[in-house]
Amino acid sequence: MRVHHLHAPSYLEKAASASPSPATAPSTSPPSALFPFGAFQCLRPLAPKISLPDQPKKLVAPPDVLGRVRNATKLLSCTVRNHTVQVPVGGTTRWNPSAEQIKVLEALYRGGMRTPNSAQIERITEELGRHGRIEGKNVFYWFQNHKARERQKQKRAALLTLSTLDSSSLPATATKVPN
Amino acid sequence: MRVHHLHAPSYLEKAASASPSPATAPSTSPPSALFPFGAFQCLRPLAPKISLPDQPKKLVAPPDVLGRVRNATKLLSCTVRNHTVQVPVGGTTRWNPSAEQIKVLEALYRGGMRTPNSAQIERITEELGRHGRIEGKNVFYWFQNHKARERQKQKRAALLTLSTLDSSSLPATATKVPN
DNA sequence: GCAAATTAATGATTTATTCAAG
DNA sequence: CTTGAATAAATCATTAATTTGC
Repeated sequence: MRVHHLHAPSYLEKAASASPSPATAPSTSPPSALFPFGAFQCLRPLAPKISLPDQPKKLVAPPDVLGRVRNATKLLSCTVRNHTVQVPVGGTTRWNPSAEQIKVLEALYRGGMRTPNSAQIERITEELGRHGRIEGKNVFYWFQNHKARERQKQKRAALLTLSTLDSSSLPATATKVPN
Repeated sequence: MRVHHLHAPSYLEKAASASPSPATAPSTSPPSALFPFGAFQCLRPLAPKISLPDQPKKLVAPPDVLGRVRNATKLLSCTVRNHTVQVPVGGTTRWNPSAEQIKVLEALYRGGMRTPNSAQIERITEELGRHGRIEGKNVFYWFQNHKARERQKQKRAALLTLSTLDSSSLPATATKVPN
């Protein structure tokens, strides 16, 4: 009986940080974010349920927000007169790779790429962006997951081979009964 | 006999990406980085020994680089005429929290903070920055590690308690022999 | 045929381990 | 030996396949 995380706060989001021009852009995905383990750009996360104490910087509500939240409901948080308001918003959408994007990613993987560094991720993201919206973190996650799942596959295959050998060759080869 | 990762490529670093002005600046660290699982700003990978201190903001440099590499040797990569050159550079330095920084972090931890989101990390980093150089990722890692290690401690303590009970109470309380 | 109900994949997070600096 | 940094493994959650009842 583990407790797991009974609902992690969920922090994922993009730090607005010093955005040069927060004005124009039409919402589309922010630049991108480097990641954790490798290097990622961030993406905006999720707005704190309430907003910690005072917010020092950035007034405005810009970027921050967009709940990605675990359980689906989405909130858009805006800072109004020092208060953070959250408005439920349309669904969160996770990246859904196009056939072309997958093709490229798999090609890179087959080519030996496993854990691309940030520069590589950036370039890949840029390239894949021609075939659909995508962010650096998506690329990062794709490699992480693909690598891990290929490993599992290999492992399963190995075990299967072994068990096959066990059940097919064992009986075949003298079973060496106790006697 | 596991193989561990026999030397991961190690990608950590900052992506220079489309730097508006790739000209001037030598080095400096980019703003920061969100992280992996939560949201992080990216950090600079590794700062060259030098220059970490003040950084204006990013102009330049291709930040890219810097091997963080597992085995220590450090490289500074520069793109010259379309070729990426890597120059070995001084040692990597990891964050060394000051007493004050730790105090604050532990206070936050005791206060219940476990996995701060990017906004929180940003604020904490800003605050701790008053007591010494620090980056968002350091804060992120601190919480990750502290949480994990407190858990280990708890677990060990629990086991110890159990074993103590076992060896002290078992013999004491009627051992309920089969009879 | 088709939409609700299931199940299979897989994107995104979190936790556990490992590596290594000091 | 402590602990910052990084990676791998385990989980969670959402979307696409598919199955099923009509």
